[in-house]
Amino acid sequence: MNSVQYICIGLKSDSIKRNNPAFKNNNDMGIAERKLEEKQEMRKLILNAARRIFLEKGYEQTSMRNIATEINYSPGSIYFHFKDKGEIFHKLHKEGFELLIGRLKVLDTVADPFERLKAVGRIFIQFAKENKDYYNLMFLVEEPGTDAQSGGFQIAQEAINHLLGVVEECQQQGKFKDMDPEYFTFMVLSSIHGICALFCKDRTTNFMNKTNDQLMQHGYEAFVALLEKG
Amino acid sequence: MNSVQYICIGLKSDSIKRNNPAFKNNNDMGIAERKLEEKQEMRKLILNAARRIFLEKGYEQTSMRNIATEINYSPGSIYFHFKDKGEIFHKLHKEGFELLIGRLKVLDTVADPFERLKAVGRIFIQFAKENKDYYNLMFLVEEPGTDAQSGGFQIAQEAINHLLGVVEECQQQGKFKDMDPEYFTFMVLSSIHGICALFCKDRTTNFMNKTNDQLMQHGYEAFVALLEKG
DNA sequence: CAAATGTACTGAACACTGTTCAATAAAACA
DNA sequence: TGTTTTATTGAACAGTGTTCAGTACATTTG
Repeated sequence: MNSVQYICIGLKSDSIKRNNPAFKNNNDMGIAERKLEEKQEMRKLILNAARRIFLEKGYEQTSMRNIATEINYSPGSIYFHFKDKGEIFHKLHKEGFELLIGRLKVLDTVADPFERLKAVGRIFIQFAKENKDYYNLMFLVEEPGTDAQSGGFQIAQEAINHLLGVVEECQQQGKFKDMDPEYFTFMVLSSIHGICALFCKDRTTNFMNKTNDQLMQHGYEAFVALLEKG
Repeated sequence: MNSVQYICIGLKSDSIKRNNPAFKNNNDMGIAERKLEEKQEMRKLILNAARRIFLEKGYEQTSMRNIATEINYSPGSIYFHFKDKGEIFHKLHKEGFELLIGRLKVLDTVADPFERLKAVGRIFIQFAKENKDYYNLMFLVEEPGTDAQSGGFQIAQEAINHLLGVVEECQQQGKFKDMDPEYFTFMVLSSIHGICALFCKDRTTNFMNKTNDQLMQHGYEAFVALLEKG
């Protein structure tokens, strides 16, 4: 009376794997090795779908079912590869940081530390404009993992320390004297972030008939003008 | 066969109204008047419940069912008084601004415009620390109403214009010369917001072993130090 | 080779979410 | 006394993240 009939048609989606160019070269290695690689490929497949939907629809509108449908999988399957939605977005979070840090790497060629410092802000703003969704994920979304200090933010720490180094170089050249380098770094980052955050949460729209680009560009230039006097 | 029996027990919750101290003084006025007032009281009742839950659990964790349960109403009833969830949070959004603006009003007694400008940031930071959830709602939540310029942000516009006035006063005293007042205002607001935003989204936790208070306090002081040189 | 084990996957189910709406009952009006 | 208006209900709809018994295939073991 109370029993429920479970009728599941467990169609293993090997056809997907075999037809997908991501799953090739499976013959010339050990089985355990191949299994492990297939699992990693599957993670990539899920992550790619998640990124695609996320970048198109934004964070809140990306559901586990959307992701599953995108790769012709069942929603439950994703949980075999990822603990929960949080883990997927942690990966994308990290991806965003790697993208941003990659752009900041270009500044290694800039000799003058103050020029480098000023360029950091320009790169941040450019990044936020081009990758609004990544920026939201990286800085403006409630942390799902609850354990913020578990290492999910380790990559953020790296970026901060890098900027701290730049500030200290500036100070060695006589700039920003009598400023605590750590709090000064925090302040610079906050100011840049403030501009990006207002933009990414659509709080720049009715700022005295100026376009987003104008506000961010000239707003940051005003900050740079202040820095130049310090 | 296909018909569905709707069996609703329409218990009108007048008992609630009569037992609630918010519903008194119903006798000494016209019916239409009383009706209107009762409707407004009902809106307040819902808003109070919404605020309570929202301030306790945060934005995302506040559901229409939570609010309804809190005041012993059915979820559907809320929609008789509010268009949707967005309208409720728009009201709370406005409430937050009124609270913040109320605090900023104290600065009217400060004669020196530069002192006033500096105090604005301190009040913002204090406000964010004490009203994290309000701050999130006001500046860090995706707008639900879609029509951002409909007037939901009119109150924000007021606050901005007020600050613009302060900046222009500063300029009349010779400060921040050769700075565009509008972009400068945007920058000041961005910098302050950046500090608050990092705090409100828990991005200050692993900033070089400093407490939130230290970072916000000394971080803003570093910004003020820059302003003093401009 | 056959049986047992392990791994990958399915889709129904659970407990939620915002929102709509026919049904209802009380109040106001005629 | 009807009749209409107004306020309220709770079921229902379509969605969400997550869990899990069941299934099928691959691999390992006897």
